[in-house]
Amino acid sequence: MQSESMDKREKLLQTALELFVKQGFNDTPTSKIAKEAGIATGTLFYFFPTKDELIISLYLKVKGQATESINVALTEVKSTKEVIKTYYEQSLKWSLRNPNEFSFLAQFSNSPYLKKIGADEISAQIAPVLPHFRLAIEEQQIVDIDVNLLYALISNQVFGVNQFLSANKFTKKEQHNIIQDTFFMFWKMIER
Amino acid sequence: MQSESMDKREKLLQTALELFVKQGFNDTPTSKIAKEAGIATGTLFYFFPTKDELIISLYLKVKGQATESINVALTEVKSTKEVIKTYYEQSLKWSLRNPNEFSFLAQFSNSPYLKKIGADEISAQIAPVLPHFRLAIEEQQIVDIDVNLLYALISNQVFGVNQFLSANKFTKKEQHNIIQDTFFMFWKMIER
DNA sequence: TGAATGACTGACTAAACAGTCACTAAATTA
DNA sequence: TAATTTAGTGACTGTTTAGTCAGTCATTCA
Repeated sequence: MQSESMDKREKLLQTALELFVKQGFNDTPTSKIAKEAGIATGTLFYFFPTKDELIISLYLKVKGQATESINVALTEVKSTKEVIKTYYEQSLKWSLRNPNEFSFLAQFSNSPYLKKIGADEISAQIAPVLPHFRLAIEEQQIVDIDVNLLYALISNQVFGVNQFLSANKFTKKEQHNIIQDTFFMFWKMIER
Repeated sequence: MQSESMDKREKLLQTALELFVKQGFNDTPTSKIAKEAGIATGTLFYFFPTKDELIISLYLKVKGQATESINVALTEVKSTKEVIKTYYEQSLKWSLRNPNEFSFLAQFSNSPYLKKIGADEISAQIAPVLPHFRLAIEEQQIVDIDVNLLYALISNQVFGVNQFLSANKFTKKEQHNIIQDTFFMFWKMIER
């Protein structure tokens, strides 16, 4: 049955994610992933030819999920400012809902593994937002800077605010306020 | 002679840094570090009892260098705004002058290794800047936000701009302009 | 039915690894 | 000078690791 094999593949990825976040790539042998998942080592290598390919598959899957989740929210949106605000809020909310996934992406992106995936695969993830940025610049809503710089600024502010929110215990209400306030600040930074 | 032993210790740290950045912690065995440095494996373990301690020593050394380099520049500075500007510029310039070190810090900070160093050691690195932030808030120069949030914002903007500058080939002049422009934006974001 | 295919297994292996240890050589100290 | 300490060595080892492989079981297909 296909759904069962999918389940095992998924279970392996899920288990690997948790172990990678807890112990890092080094200290997470494939044997441990398989054991923890209750699946034979051979099965792991049946689905993923090498450990590297497991790690890369996991990255592409998680990154894809994040991108999709954010882009879905973008379609429902009207004004240019709303698009950027929604992108900011949704990125932050996704990262808070999925701390393990977010932590894994950070670990992967700052390791030499990043170089193992194609530059085009990275830019494909970034691509969907850029037209919105370009439009905002054309409309003279925001300052005229390189859209890649703008992307770096928004991503890293999201990362920074996530760091701050994760390091402290806030109520939902407080969290929400901080997200709103920091977006307001971000907008003030880039508006014309 | 002490300076010779220091040399070997330093050589090991230097070599480890380069290999860690190129291949990551996983794929850099201690044997390779020693070999590349032209030093016996035993000597590596004479200076660093375990591989983990080598990695952590390297982190503390590099982080300390960065902090010191930035703090030195801060002492010469007068107005509150100038302090924040200098902190921003110096952080960015250090990261551009020391790409390997910066890359290593990012890799380490986003890996589970970070948890292996004391929380007090981290806050000790951050501590020197916070009073300046507090003063700027008291003077009502900038908005009244948690200084830790402010620290996260400035650090991550530095990281983002570094990313952008490193990913493209700019002249010194262009680089300088982007640093100035992005600080101007940052200030606009936080000013009252 | 029975042949073929695909999912899955876990004992196994060859290589790689972190760390050890018995040792040397040189410098310090007494 | 003799004793002691300190820096440095590299062959070696026990363990861990990624990856293999011969084979099981259940389903599909002819």
